Amino acid sequence: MLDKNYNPKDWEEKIYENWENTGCFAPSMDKSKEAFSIVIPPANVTGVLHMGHALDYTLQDILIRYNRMLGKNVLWQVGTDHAGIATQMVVERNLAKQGISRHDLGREKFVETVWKWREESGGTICRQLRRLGASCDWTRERFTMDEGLSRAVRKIFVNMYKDGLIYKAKKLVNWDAKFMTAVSDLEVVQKETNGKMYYYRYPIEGKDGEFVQIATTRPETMFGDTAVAISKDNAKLAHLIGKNCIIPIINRVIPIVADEHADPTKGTGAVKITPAHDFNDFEVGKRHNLPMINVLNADATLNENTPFAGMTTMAAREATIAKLSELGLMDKIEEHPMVVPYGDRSGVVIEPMLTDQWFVDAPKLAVEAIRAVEDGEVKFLPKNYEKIYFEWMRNIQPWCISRQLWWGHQMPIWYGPDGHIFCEENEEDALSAAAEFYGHQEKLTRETDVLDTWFSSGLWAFSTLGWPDKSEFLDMFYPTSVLVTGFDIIFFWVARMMMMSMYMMKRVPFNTVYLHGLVRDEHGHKMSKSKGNTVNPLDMIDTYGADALRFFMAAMETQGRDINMNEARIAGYRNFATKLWNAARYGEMNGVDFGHDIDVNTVEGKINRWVIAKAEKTISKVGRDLESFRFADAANAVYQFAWGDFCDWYIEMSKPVLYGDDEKAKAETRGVFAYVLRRIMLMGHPFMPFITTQIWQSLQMGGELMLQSWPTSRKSNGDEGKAVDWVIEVVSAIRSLRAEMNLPAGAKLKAYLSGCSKEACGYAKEMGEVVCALAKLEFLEQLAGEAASSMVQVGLTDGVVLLELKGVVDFAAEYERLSKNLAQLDKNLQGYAEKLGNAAFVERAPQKVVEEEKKRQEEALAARAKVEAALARLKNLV
RNA sequence: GGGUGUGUAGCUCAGGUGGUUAGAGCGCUACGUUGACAUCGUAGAGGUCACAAGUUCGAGUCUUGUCAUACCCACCA
Repeated sequence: MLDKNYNPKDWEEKIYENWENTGCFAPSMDKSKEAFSIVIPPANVTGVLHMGHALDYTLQDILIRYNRMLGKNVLWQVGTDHAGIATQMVVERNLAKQGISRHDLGREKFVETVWKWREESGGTICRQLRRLGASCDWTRERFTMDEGLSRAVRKIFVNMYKDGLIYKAKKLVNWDAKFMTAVSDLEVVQKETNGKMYYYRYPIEGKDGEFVQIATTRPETMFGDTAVAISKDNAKLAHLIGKNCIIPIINRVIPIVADEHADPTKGTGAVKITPAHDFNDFEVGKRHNLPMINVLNADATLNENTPFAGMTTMAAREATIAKLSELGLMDKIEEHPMVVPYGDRSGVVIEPMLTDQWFVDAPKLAVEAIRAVEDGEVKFLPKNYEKIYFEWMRNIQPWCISRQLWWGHQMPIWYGPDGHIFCEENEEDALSAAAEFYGHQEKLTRETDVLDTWFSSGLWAFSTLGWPDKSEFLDMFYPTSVLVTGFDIIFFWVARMMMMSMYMMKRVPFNTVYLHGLVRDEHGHKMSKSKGNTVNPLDMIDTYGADALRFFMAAMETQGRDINMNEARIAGYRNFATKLWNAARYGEMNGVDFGHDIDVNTVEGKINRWVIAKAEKTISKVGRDLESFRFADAANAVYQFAWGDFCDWYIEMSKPVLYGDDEKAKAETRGVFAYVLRRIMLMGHPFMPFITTQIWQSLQMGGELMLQSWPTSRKSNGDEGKAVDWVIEVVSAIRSLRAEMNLPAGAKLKAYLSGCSKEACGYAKEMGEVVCALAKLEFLEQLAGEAASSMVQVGLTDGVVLLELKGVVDFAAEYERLSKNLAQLDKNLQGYAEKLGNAAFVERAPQKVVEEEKKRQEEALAARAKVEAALARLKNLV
């Protein structure tokens, strides 16, 4: 016997363990079946499950479970990402607590420490993923730093290097002074800040008392200036071009050059050029062959090229201003709102810094990545993200992939004593390449830089499947079917996967990419720790169960839009789970045998046929919706059918039968009950895997639910159960009236129906008996057509609700309504006729539009015929 | 500056190709412990679908514009 309430906590863990231990998550590897695969967006090993994960993984699990039930050979490839900066930061922070820095340990020991940390703490997110019910194949769990995946990284790196797609260059890059590494453009966030604009003067060389006034937000970089630029179209200042000026304080002479970068309308029209610390200035410097002077240390303090060596930029700024004032060169300081770049992980100001770094020739890789999407080899959902993808890809810059970190894939690069570069997959190969190159054995030193984390993530779709080795999994599951991820990492990950896959595999990594939105707080604000508005999905699971959280995610997921957190709604879906539980209990208490399916073709009862037809309809809708990623529609269809149709109506209507003594009817109803509940479990399973499994097992429905076949829906004969729909309307009308008239619940109810009358009291009986009486009437079938429901009226006499179909009913009003309807249709038809009779329209409009118009005309004609028929029937009744 | 969304009930949101009376959950009001379920049931109140013009027989839905709001990209000496 089922308990009175379903308590998720009692079951979820056991259910999951059972799935995992019995190998339910593994692909069937049945070659005769269609393959379906998803690679999970690898979570950071440092990660803990947040709402974004809960959404992402729920959607994937729904697709995975659905497709598994369709009988496909399904793989959900799971794994985690080594997350270079994030992980190094966490481990360094732990070490700091013991007063140790990574430099105390040295590189080798430090990396060992990270691995150890990963063994002990890196599995958190995977355990949490299990709590969500994710049915991924844990036996194939991968980590981006695994030997196999590392080999994939080295191989593709070497290939790209030898193809000239990876190169080393001294370029201006975004420098993170906290981690002392370069970062890519994507890892920089721009923040609006209140800065100041400083106006001061550089003396012109050899002209006492002549100056050029410049304006800058960063005076401390002036020691790296190697020119001042002025536009040659600047009438006021052009005369200075070609002269030299003097950087005060250090008294270095620099030229004044003509460059269009100096916009006469901005600042003073003269701009100081610091090529080593500004992206625009860097370009100007290249154009004019200017020297590039670095004035910063790796930690963003000023270096010995300045008079303020060792000072932070802020301190140096103050010192510079003070000195300039002292020299009488300072003119004014204005408030100036400006945008300053910050590191997304470190939170410190990013400095453009001139360093040797490694780059991927992204513009070249983008070509194929763009083409594949243009040609429809990858479909974006929602489609408008394609535009964003194209926009970014077409303006892509070289990708800086080197990081001056210790945790990550060390680049497979070795240097000879003369600095010659050997790029090979391992040291042995590098040594032999060097021996060949030099003609003798040489000692090599390995590049210390590691790769951007996203480099290895970019290979995820094929590296996890076994590439570069020959692999059955690769053959079977690549390209993967769907990628489900947040739109916020479209550039970080989706785009990189596209580029890497098109380069190495010559094929797309996935056929469809479904992009969902962010999970926000209940008012639509972004969740953040600092705002304190985060919601922990594990708390939600503890309180309401994983099924409730999952159902919420599914039911809110519409076309990739952001989802607002709504705890009341999660509670509502917990209630839904309870509802299902109790429906099952009801069946159990009424002698339903869930072990066997009834042959639905033998079912005769109208109500039974009605509920079967509704179930079939729902199943095909849920299937259709999931095929097209309409998660909310699918979830709501299940909810509506299970609660609205099955619990509210079918169970109520079944009571008079199951409590009665017609054994034949009882047997049929029990059979149908089992049949329909079984289908609710099947179609509900992708959304609520735990409770459906628990019910399935408790009621001994046979086998493991998650491995059952998705039900095939039977063809409906069109009007099955329409009579019952009509009955529902009648009963609703009765209830409405009774409430309006303030009749007590026990009030007697008389149903007069074409001479047939029944008395009933109590809510279940009322409905059941009315229904039974109605269902017997032959002509209901006929009346249940389009205009029938409004032919019923409910009246009140002497405290007794009267349901009348004939007699007092105002058929005249109905007749009038339909007449109006007919008139409207005639008007519409006239409109169509006019349009189609318009030669200009027919000739000029596209064929499709004309045909649509014709189709509408036909539809209107058909509708008119129906209304006319209904009017004819009414005429007899009036 | 360029781009992409959003604006529908008190709140959070649905409303694939225009089509009878615009829906859900929560909240609210009234009634109800009936042999699945009070994590429940029944009934009800609540909407000029941001605004304006247009297309159409017909607009929440299509077009244009306005306002509000969110986000993305770029730039800002």
